[in-house]
Amino acid sequence: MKNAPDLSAQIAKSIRDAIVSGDLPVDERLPSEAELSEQFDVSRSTVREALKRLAAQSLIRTQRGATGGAFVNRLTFQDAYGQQITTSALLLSMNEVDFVTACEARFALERACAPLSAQRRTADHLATMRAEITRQSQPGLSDESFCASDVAFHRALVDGAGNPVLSYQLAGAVEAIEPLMNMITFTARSRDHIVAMHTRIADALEASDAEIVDKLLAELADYTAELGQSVASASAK
Amino acid sequence: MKNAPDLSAQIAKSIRDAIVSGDLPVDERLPSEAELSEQFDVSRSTVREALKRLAAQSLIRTQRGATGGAFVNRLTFQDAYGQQITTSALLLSMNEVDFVTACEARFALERACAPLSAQRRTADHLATMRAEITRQSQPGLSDESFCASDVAFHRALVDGAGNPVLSYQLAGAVEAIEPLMNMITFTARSRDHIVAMHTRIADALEASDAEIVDKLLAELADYTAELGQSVASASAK
DNA sequence: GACAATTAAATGTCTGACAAATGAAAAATG
DNA sequence: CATTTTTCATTTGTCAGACATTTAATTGTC
Repeated sequence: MKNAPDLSAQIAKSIRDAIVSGDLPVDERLPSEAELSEQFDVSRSTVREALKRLAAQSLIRTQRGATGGAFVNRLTFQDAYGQQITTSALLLSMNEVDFVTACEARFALERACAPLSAQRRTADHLATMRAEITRQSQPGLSDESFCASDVAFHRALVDGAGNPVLSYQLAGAVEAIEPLMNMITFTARSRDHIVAMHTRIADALEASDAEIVDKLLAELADYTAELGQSVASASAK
Repeated sequence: MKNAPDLSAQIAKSIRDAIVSGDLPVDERLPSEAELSEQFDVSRSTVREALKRLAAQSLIRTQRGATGGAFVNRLTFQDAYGQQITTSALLLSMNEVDFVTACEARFALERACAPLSAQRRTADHLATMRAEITRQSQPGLSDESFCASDVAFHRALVDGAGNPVLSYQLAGAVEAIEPLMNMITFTARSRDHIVAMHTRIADALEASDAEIVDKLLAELADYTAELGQSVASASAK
């Protein structure tokens, strides 16, 4: 049972390793496709397939023209966010992760940010949170918009920690859960309750009271899990 | 300044959207390359480049032969781990994330797992942690091996929470920091200290004492940050 | 029915060609 | 000489067609 991967996969791996190891620094130009095909002794199509693999991971970017070519791409947090969110969303949907598990992960991680956010959140973060609370209070809002605003609120909380690495890690957990949340029908009463909790969380962050934020997040986690479970038991009938 | 992406990128996006939206379910076979090239009205090479992009993200797998083709791949947690770790490592190295920031994120996230792990860790998790502690106590161990064992120890702690979503999110934070940790030269004294802390953490987990685990992790976070900073100030000279 | 050879379908790879973009050099212009 | 225009070489993007390889189903043979 031989298991030789495709040539294009091998070549992609070879170049990827060079990038990850730092052997090919950011903005370095790779040899042209023609040169690469000579170096690896394969056709240009094979090289191109390898390069497309790397491009899909945002490891390189390509430019046409005389001074063009493939360049090692600086992976931005923005790029990474996007990838993380798609991957997380697929993980949840394809592996039938139940709502409670996803919810637990999300709030556990969010609570990890809370103390830092209580300490460092700027006026901007607070303003964003207040604005989202206002949006959430609008009567005619669709469930989807309510969820989106919920995500934006929590994003602001996470970003308030002022640690881009944390924000990146949390992006997946917070945003990937949105499709699952969208399956919940929010009653007027549950919306009121959530908005009230958000307000208290924002107040506590404004007062830099990490302990209360943590307590409120724990409460909100329980409440959200309950909402999710009532949906699950209703659809199981 | 027109900004039309490549055809292969467009096609990849089209198929990716179909997968993410659930329009193409797991294990569904995509049309053959020939059929796709007809549908999208492009050449087979272009279709292939699109498929390679998707393969790079583990969204599809391909099989040769009569009943072969491209199939929608179930994204496993294992696959996602790998991608997360590479991405996180690149983010840290390419954006010159300082050790303190990375360290802060890592321990904040890890502390999020601690209460759950104290409650749910199995005997297996404890055994793994004890085994790694033993390895870390070996005198002749290289710095790299010490770091690797450190990562394994913390992985076991995180996995103890029994939430695969958490484990996935944490994989990046914990493992991507390893290269940064590798730059630290661990003195015999600092190793002893870390091993002692690990032992106390394992003890607290065995006793299901979440509070003590949290306290110890906070301490370990501070200590690790100190070690990192002393390296930074030494190399700044 | 069991086994072997054939066949069909699909991906993997190669070759060669042309289109399009793009910056740099060369030429024309004032 | 300075500036603008033109040409040109380089490189990626796309296409068409061919052949190799793998794999399962089909067919043929005993």
